[in-house]
Amino acid sequence: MDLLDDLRARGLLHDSTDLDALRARLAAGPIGLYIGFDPTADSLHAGHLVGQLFMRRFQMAGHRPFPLAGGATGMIGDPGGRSEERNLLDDDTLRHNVECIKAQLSRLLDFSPGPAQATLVNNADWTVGVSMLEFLRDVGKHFTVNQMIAKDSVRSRIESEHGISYTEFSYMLLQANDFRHLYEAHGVELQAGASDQWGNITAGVELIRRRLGKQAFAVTHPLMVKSDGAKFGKSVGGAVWLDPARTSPYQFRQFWMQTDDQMVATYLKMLSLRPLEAVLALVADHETAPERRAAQRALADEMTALVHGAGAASAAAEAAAVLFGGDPTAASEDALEIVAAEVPSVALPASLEGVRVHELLTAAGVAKSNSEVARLLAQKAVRAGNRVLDEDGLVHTSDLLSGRFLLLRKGKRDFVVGNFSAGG
RNA sequence: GGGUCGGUGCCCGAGUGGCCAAAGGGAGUUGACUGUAAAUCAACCGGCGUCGUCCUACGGAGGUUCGAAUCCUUCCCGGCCCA
Repeated sequence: MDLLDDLRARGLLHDSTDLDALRARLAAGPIGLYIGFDPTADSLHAGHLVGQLFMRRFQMAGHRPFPLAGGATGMIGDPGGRSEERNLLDDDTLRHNVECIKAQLSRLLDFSPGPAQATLVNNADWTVGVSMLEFLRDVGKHFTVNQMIAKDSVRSRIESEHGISYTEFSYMLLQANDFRHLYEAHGVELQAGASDQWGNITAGVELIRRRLGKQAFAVTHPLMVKSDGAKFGKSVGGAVWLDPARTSPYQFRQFWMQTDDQMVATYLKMLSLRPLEAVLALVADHETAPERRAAQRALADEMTALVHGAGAASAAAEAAAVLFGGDPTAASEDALEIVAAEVPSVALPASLEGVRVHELLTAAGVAKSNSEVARLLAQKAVRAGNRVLDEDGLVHTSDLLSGRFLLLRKGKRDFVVGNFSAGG
């Protein structure tokens, strides 16, 4: 089974240019490939993992990955997948985002010297200096508006009531030029990406063929979606970020733990770096005994370890085992110590008398307002230890575990630990 | 530039003088059921330690009116058509 067969078996092949030609090219020797990531925020999220790991698979097969941070394309905004125009980011935000994303892109690939060494690139480096006239002559001339408006991403926007600006319309030309540049500068012959990038990617293939008379390849993987078809990577309170300051390793791991049965097999196949047979064995076990959640656990542990490191992953797993393994109020002080380090926490005043959970829960970020906490209390959804709180929301010294931890629980799976502040 | 339609809560979308914190749907939260799952059923779903003929909110600013998301003026933004 070669690389392409493996990708296909994992459900990672969506579209591609001549597959036989690509297979022959891959068999002939290492190829350079790239995937671009636009700096729309200062962190990538869970959905970006497919692309990063897609490159990793190629690297493991001996090919050279070029993760690209879109310092230039991020200034314009990809028109695809949305019905409205993007807001342009200002320079400072963009620069900051690019730096953050570069750091994250450096983590999942191997950058150590060698034949399959990864190289991080930023399209601003070869784009900002190009003049408007040069661009129109060297790039624009190779495209007809006719073919550009035929691309899905553009057509859907033209048909939408918001239209599309000339700026976003030009996006695919910039991306095409990136591919052309990387082809010439680094021998990058393959561009990959999510399926919504197909139009942009093939524009690059065209440009290389027309301007350089060379053959380049394109492959896309399916966009990750949830079982209801919604865009992947969003969860309670927004996206699941790779940045531990935004989504802690514990929360990151929980996100994967809570994957629906229906989707685990799909995610595991698309994301896990284990050999396919190992993945299929996990899937088979899962189908026999889904209630054991072994597949979710394997997925959660692997993804957390990849993104945050093995240490963070096992700490997150230990905390989850305490909270969800049995009665958390019976946990030892050491176990609570671990939990306290992983779960969102709040500082407690020296005395608990008269303290209401309202402030504690909003400060910890599990509730947005005091009104929301009042609603939760009315629904009997808040506990301190095992005690369901009354509508007044008052907590007492008797709620403390091991005499110093206040374990609050909102609903079924959100925990918060209250700690006494250093001075109190 | 002219004409025309439109800008409503997280999203879609009703509402054209009081009964509007604003129909309905989706998303979300919680409860029941469970397996940290799905489906289903139910409740909730702007804010305020004061729960009120309270505050904030129907693109912005003024105005008419006892009273406006709803009427008028003007400005901003978008679609479509014409130039």
